[in-house]
Amino acid sequence: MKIGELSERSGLSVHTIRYYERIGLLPHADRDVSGRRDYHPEILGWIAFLGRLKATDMSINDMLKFSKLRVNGSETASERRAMLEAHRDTVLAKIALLQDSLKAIDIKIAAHAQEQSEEESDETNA
Amino acid sequence: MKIGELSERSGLSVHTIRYYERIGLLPHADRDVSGRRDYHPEILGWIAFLGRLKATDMSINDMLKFSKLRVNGSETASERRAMLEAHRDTVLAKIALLQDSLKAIDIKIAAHAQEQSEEESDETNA
DNA sequence: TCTTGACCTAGAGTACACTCTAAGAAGTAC
DNA sequence: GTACTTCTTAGAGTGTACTCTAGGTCAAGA
Repeated sequence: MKIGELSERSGLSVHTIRYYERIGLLPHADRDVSGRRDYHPEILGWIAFLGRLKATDMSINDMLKFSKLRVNGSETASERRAMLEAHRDTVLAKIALLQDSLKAIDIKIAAHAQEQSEEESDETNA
Repeated sequence: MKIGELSERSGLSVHTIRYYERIGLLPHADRDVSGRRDYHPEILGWIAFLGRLKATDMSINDMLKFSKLRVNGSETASERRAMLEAHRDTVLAKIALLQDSLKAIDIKIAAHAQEQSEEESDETNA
């Protein structure tokens, strides 16, 4: 698969795929005779997993750490697991913060609703 | 209250407070005789609310839109309410995405756990 | 054969949200 | 009165994560 097709299938732009390779987030792709990147379909699984990490706001730097551990094979399994578990805690904390902040915003929305219904009754009374 | 005290009580750095004022996120502060910013305590409520918006990943630009509407008084109440309601939907969608992505990550963690327990039993068998 | 489009590299540019620096003025503690 | 701290401004610098440009190569279809 060429980079254009990988871009379409992964949702990453061609620029981003090359950028990820440059910084080490994606492995150096095999090249065809004319020097173009030629991908095995299995890269899609890895990109999808990176997408999950990104969706949960993991930084590029941490994704980089993780993918370097992955390259170093099975002896890094426990370290990777620890990273993921720590990340899970971070995400759970973020979810809690979002829910908590949302409550405060909802109170503000309710206050606006109150204001508006008062204005309406003012109009009725006028 | 001087900027240093506001910084301590709000959790924003002095730099950030001046930056927020410069871009219009905080109102221009009153000055004392020697030209220094002098704040009314009520600014703390507004900063706290901005903090809620920030905690829910609202961009500075959107916070700016909101605070400009707020400055324009009660006639913008319905617009502000609409903004907050749209934002709430965004946040709920983000929470859902985080929870969904976390599931995928948990599956990965479980896979690592599986790997490790197999290694342990390999050791036991060796 | 010619042209079109996908690909290549190195490096520059962008957007966001701060964060800091330099140089100086003014209030406070001893 | 002198040292210390806090404050002032304008503007430069930082980190993150892309995103794009310039200038070029190469393969396949009309």
